[in-house]
Amino acid sequence: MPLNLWPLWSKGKKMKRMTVQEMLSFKEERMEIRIMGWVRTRRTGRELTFIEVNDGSCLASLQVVVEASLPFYEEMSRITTGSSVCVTGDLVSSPAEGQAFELKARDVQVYQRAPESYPLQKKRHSDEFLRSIAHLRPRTNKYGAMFRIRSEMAFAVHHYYRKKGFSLLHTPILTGSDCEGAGELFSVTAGEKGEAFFGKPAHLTVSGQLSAEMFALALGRVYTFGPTFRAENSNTSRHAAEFWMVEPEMAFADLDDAMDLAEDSLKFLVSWVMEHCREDLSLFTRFVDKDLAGVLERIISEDFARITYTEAVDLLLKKGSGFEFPVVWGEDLKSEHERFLAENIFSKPVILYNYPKNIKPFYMRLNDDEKTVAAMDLLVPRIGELMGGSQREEREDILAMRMDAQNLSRESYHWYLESRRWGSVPHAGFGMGFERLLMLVTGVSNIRDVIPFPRTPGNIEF
RNA sequence: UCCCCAGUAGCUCAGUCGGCAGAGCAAGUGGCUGUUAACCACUGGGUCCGCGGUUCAAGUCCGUGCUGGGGAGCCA
Repeated sequence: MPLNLWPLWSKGKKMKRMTVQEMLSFKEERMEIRIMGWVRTRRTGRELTFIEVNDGSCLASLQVVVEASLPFYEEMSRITTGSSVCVTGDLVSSPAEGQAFELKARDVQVYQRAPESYPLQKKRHSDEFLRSIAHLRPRTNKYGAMFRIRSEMAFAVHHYYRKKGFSLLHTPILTGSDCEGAGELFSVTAGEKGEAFFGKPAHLTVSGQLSAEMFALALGRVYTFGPTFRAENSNTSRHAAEFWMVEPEMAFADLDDAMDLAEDSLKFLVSWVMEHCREDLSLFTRFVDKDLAGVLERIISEDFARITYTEAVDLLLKKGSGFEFPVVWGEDLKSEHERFLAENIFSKPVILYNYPKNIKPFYMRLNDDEKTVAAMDLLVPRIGELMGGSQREEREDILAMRMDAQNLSRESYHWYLESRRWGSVPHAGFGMGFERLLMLVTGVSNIRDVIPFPRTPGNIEF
């Protein structure tokens, strides 16, 4: 029940809501403005009550001052942390330390008082606890900042590729491909009809790449940015069953072009967050990862290392020791090997390329040595693999042989093979895990904390 | 899926050798203060994760299940 029924409507006209972000951008006092938001904390005394109101528009909260002379003053003590309020008053210079301006209230209306059971308290909570209340955690400073950054970075992705002349491609979420060489698939059925709906098994997409290739071979440069699904029973801090992936694909491009794009795009995105999310990012540099600012600065200011898989194996054999698993040419590098390269040997992003063909998918272009393919992985400190891509095999006969070797049916990929028949060209692309980018730029170590409502094995409550 | 660790008040955690269930913070009440995650005092608050076992006696030991975390594999 509202504490104070001061009307939202004044002189027959609804007063416009202003955000905290807008208010804090003012350089001078301003009369009669209105804020709506949620109470972070309240301090009540005999003469004054202070209410911190946050509306999610920015990290900062606004200090509302309520004077005891106001007729509804005695009700202020009932306002609790979490309550939703509408405050109308004057933005005035603050006489005390801590803030330049504050809102001197004329009226305070409570939409709803949050009872004592409100789980978020005026104290630090663990990430594990906040995951269990995923519907409320965006009301904390950390997760508010996190998801404003996520939003800003999504726009930055579109901004970058648009600027570079790429067309955005909406690739299918539902797919009939029974294997794309990228992990376990979620099956899709239509109620009781089972597989009858499409006439063949259907799945949720694990990658938009094969579709993106078709459009790169028509529009020249395309990118996808959408949800991706992996049913792998994978329980680590870097994996989710549903995540977002950015996949650029370029015609008339080789592996070097792909590596150039990978490096340039990452530098752009990191610069973007440093420039456009300064305040939110500062929370992470102060409280989440003290080294974050330095890590980001190195990414944008230094060239990435680029070495072949073979050179990486040699380096690891020479410089590395005490690995749990041995380093063997022809086998995939283990996590500890990739991290050693990015964190110890180079201390910055490193691109490995030209991998043994037997550990990579059929669509990667066979090199002239016939032992390796034109693949690349971009490894970054702490996260490991951020991007993975390749130049694609554009020669129909070789592509068909590679499919046979990996027991894939030419029949079900006939359209993919046909793209190499009429006007085939060299082309290349890669995929970037959007959540891993967010982990990189915020220093957050668990992927569950950069996704609004994360899906992992056994977890789909929210 | 495998290995390791954890589960005790709303939250974070202590609990010794198996012997009466604890602290800080939060909350409630009162006081005080141009306050800054305010401060001071008092009060309330427990299925010790579930099930089974050992024992005179289990938060504590054993078995098992569930949940969470870290790592591995797989990958983005």
